[in-house]
Amino acid sequence: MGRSPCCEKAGLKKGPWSPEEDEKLLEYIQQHGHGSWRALPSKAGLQRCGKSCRLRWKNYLRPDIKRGNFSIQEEQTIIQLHALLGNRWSTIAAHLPKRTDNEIKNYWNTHMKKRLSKMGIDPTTHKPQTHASGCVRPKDFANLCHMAQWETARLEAEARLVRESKLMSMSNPNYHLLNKATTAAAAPAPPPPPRRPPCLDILKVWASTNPGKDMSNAMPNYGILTYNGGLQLNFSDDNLVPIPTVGLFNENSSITNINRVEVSGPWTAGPSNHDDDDDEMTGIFDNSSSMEIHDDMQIMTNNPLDSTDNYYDDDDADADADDHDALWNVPSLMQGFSNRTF
DNA sequence: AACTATATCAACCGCATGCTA
DNA sequence: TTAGCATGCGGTTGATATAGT
Repeated sequence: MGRSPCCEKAGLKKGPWSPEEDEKLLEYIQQHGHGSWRALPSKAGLQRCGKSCRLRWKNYLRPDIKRGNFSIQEEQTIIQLHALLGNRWSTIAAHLPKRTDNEIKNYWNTHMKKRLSKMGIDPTTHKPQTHASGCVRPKDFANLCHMAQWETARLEAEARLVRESKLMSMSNPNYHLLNKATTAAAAPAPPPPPRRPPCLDILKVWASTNPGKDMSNAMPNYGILTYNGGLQLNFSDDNLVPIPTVGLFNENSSITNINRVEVSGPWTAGPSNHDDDDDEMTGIFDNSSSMEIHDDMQIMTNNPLDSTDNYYDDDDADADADDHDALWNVPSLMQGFSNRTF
């Protein structure tokens, strides 16, 4: 493999960064901003190419980087966005504050891909691997493609906004200062944070086939939520989907689980029993079903805190339902979605 | 303890894209 | 319109850590 043009000059170091190099880079950017990456190494006294410096800064030294394990919310966001966008890591990263595209990509390749595979979900297509037919009805497929296109376009527009606002912020060298406290007095007021694009919350709606269960194991059947008077979740899965749990993240990113929403379209409710043939499954959505949450609708639900109660634990759904004493009013759930434009 | 296999993730590479003269 | 340059992106590599035998 040929060397990168930027490393063709003799004497340019490659490989892992030493603490001394990190310190030099950090100090330079703190004082001057990065400016031209190509010019930076010589100015900062580094024997590295600009590309390497940029990468080191972007993926490791930047002060606004969150490290460590990914939260359940982050994982779910990644799965949803990957289902919509594929391997567009930078776009996905734009929706995960403080995470880098490289980190997300690594996490996907090392953790999430395997986990999805283990669960029988193809990590590329996000569809069950074992399903025999794998066919989608043309009409539904067209609808889903259409929705996915819109959603993708919207996500990319949002990502662009985030990038642009970052760019504006970074044109001020003080943006990079690690210790904000020491510079707060001298630095001009930072530009206001970018207005959060409307309807981002919509993306955080997910559906799980494990109602009431620990959501860390809940692999969603990915739906695309659209606004059509009420909220409507259209499943993009060509397979039959068990009665879903709908989750709404509130402003604090906590999870609300709802079972039993109103369903239109082909729908069969019944005991959970199925053999290897998906056609025998009952209590299902199929991909031409839709689920609507109306302003005036009340939703019976499991107590979200009761993770032992599972609609599918036995075959007596009605008896199980009697155990549920929580009643959720949709308007309160809808609050987070009000005044949003689509 | 020594060796091997596997997992992890920082860093590299080549190509794509956007900008400017 | 085009060429050259800077930067960004996604795929891949390879060093290191950890687990298993």
